[in-house]
Amino acid sequence: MTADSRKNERYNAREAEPRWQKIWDEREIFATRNDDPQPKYYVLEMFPYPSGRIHMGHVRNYTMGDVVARYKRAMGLNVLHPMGWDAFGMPAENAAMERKVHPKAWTYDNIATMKSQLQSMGLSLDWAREIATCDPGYYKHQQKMFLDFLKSGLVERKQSKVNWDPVDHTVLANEQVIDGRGWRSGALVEQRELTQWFFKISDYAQDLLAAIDTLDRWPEKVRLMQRNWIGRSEGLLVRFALDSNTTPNGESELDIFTTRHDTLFGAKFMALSPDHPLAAAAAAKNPALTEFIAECKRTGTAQELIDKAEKQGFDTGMKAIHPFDPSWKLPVYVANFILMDYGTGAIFGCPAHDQRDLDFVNKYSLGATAVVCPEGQDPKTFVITDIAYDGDGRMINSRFLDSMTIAQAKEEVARRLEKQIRGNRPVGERQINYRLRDWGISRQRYWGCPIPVIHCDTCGVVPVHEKDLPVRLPEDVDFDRPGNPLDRHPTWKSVTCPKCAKPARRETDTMDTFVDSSWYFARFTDPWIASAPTDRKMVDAWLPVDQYIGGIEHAILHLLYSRFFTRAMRATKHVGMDEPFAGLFTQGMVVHETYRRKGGDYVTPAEVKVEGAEGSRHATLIATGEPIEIGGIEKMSKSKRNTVDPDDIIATYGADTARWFMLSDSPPERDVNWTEDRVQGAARFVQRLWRLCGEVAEISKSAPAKSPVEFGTAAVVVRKAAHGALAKVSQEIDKLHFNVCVAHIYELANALGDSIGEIGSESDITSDFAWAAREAADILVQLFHPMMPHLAEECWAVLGHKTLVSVQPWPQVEPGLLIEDTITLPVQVNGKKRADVTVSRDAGNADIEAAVLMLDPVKRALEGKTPKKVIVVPQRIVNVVA
RNA sequence: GCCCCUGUGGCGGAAUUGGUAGACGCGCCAGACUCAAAAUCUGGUGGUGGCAACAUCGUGCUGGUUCGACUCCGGCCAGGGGCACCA
Repeated sequence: MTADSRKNERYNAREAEPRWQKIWDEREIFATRNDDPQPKYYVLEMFPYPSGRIHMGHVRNYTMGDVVARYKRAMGLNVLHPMGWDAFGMPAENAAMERKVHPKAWTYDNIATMKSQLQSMGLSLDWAREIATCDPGYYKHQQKMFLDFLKSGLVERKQSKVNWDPVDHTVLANEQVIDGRGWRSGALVEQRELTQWFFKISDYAQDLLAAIDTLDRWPEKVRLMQRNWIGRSEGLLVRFALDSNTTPNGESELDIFTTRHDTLFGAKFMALSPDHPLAAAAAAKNPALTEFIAECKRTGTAQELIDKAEKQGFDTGMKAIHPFDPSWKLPVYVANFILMDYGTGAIFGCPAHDQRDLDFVNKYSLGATAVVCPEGQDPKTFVITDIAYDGDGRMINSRFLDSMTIAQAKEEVARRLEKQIRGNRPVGERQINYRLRDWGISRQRYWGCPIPVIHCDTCGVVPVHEKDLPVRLPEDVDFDRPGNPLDRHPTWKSVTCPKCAKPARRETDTMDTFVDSSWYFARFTDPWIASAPTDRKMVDAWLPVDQYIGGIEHAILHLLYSRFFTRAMRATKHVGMDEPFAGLFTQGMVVHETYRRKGGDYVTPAEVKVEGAEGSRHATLIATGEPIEIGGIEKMSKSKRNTVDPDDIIATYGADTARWFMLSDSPPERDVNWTEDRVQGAARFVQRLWRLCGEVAEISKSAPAKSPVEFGTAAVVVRKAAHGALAKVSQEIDKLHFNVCVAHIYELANALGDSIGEIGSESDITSDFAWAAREAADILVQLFHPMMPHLAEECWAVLGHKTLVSVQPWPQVEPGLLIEDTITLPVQVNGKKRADVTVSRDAGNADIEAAVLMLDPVKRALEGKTPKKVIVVPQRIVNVVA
């Protein structure tokens, strides 16, 4: 190809990208060998749910992971970068109901589509390790681990509430309950108690909490969210005596949990959850209370409703006795703001120091006595009316606690109540409570991993024999009727009991899909082993994942469940570590402007033409020319129709342009706004790099094979730019600051282009410059290779290399080029910049000071005054203080 | 309600973590090439004043610490996110 013919040629991504993908594939350069002796690096992006097609969020997520994978590979590490499918879940069953396709067929079709989409992005994935969680070869091992967990006491069955649709006779997920009604039937949803399977994650509450401190490469935000979710609180369990003359069945005791036992002398009432057994007992003899409790339950569980609901209570007539004063009786209420799930489902109310309690007593005129007085306040005048005081202070109105700090008072109360014995137990016990509840994994659905147990009338719950795993999903199921197809399957349920051989029934619940995604990262380390979930040697060598990348929406459940599951796997000897993800990165969303017609219907960006500069932008519908209203920038979603299809972008501009766009400008943790202008900017840069490499290829024909001994000024300028960019990009890519890397790559391209532009004619090209330009172009291509790998291969070939840039080691910085002989320091007078001073790199402070005071702008700014002092910050700045 | 994050030109954002605010990109303006357009290239582009050198203001608002503050501290405002009426 001659230089002239190339000049007008454009880089054709549509032709080049599949070509390079094929070459990578044929040479298997992204296949990871488990026996590679290099140090390992495991980079993983959250695997997708096969919903149908990939979206721009996937493009962003997987591009970031791919940059890391390619960079770490170039750094000489043995990189594991696998991909799989979170393939079980409700949408497959919904599709089955709506479109009469089998969930399996629907899922595998989607996987095929999405796989080819991902492949068109040029991701450096090891597809040989592909996993689909709906594959019996995967869920077999999950069932095995369930049985191991069961044996180790990590699983239990217990009653729990579910949303029950009385018309469809089916259990609904929270998302299927809309305004208290079933999404399909529209029937009012009922709360029902079912016996369900649970993983005992709460056993690990303390460990999961404490270990958050060790996750120093996780975002602080996620760590905080997990801490709050686990919700540890230290308090006191207090057994209040009840006046048994006032209780329905002579009950004589009420357990409460409190973290504010210091305020015990401010108590005004006791309150029970509407779900509390004692409330139920009292209600049995009191129709009005029954009605009140029913009313509370009708309020629903939706957060918003509860938030807005007024604090309400019902006086049961029961009396509790103050633990420090037998003559002090407290009324016992049932109150709508007490949760049965937390603590003991009962509290004592101290209105002066808890806003909820204060709102409550103000409604029922029970009064409020302040028992904590803020420092500096006069206790005599300190009263509480509308706003509770929850700050620090000294105890007042509290008998033997008076004048103590809160901490001292808590200690004193705990000590006294621990010693006070009633029956055989102390009245007070120090207790630590967690908000974290056990993980209910039972789902009454078809498209999930079957729970491998058998129910026998004689033997009870019997685990399936390991040799009988997997318990496979039957394929001949129908979705004509609501409810669980497994439950109504004619034969699947019927088995013989493994213990007594009598007829028995299979468990028809399947597992929560969060179970599937709680160990896939471990399976990737050896997805071929058939005899066990993991190969201990492999899994222990590869885990933890060095860099995990995904959406913030998984900050709590997926990540916390995975942390628990890894601990459970360790307890059952399937892995040798506690924490699955050493580094976590949560990327921002992809957002886009919204467009709607006059009528209010949203229209897609593809249907709209936007014109005009910022401020005077207006849009029209391409088909009809009708004006379109430009709306806000929002997360890409089907409902807002503001999505851009990755396939369209790749077909129009190529994968590299899409990838480059995703990495440019916006910091990866923030939202990125997809705009047509910026996509075109990215596409332009692709062409510019292509032309630039062509020019350098032409110039470098006159380059010597070996590095010249001496370099002229022009060559040194280019070399400094190249090595400077190399140093910066290497540093920023490690911190995942891709947008900053992009900026430095632009700078290098600009610098190299400028240098070439300054050459008058071809005969002016010196051999040292030719060599330097060639070196700079090589570095440039290697720097953008992780981001735009196809273009990089193409440019690499144009530059005359016979190798693949994808397998090149990362270039080495020549440190000497980063050090300047002279440095230019900004000079400030009283903190305002007035001049620059250029001095030799090793100039002493006295020399710099002298040089600075000679500068005209400095003299002018000083107005003849003598400076009080001159601050010289080495290699940084000079400040003259007048 | 509580907690967290963010706030920098027309826009996305950068700033070596206390040391030249606005890198880089987008957009816009002017010019070159062209019959013309696209593409490409060159130059300009925070506000105000000035022909200019330059001056002056400027990182949500407001105080403070400092030789020096986008960066640290106090108070406020706005936007976004999370959540637990959690005793």
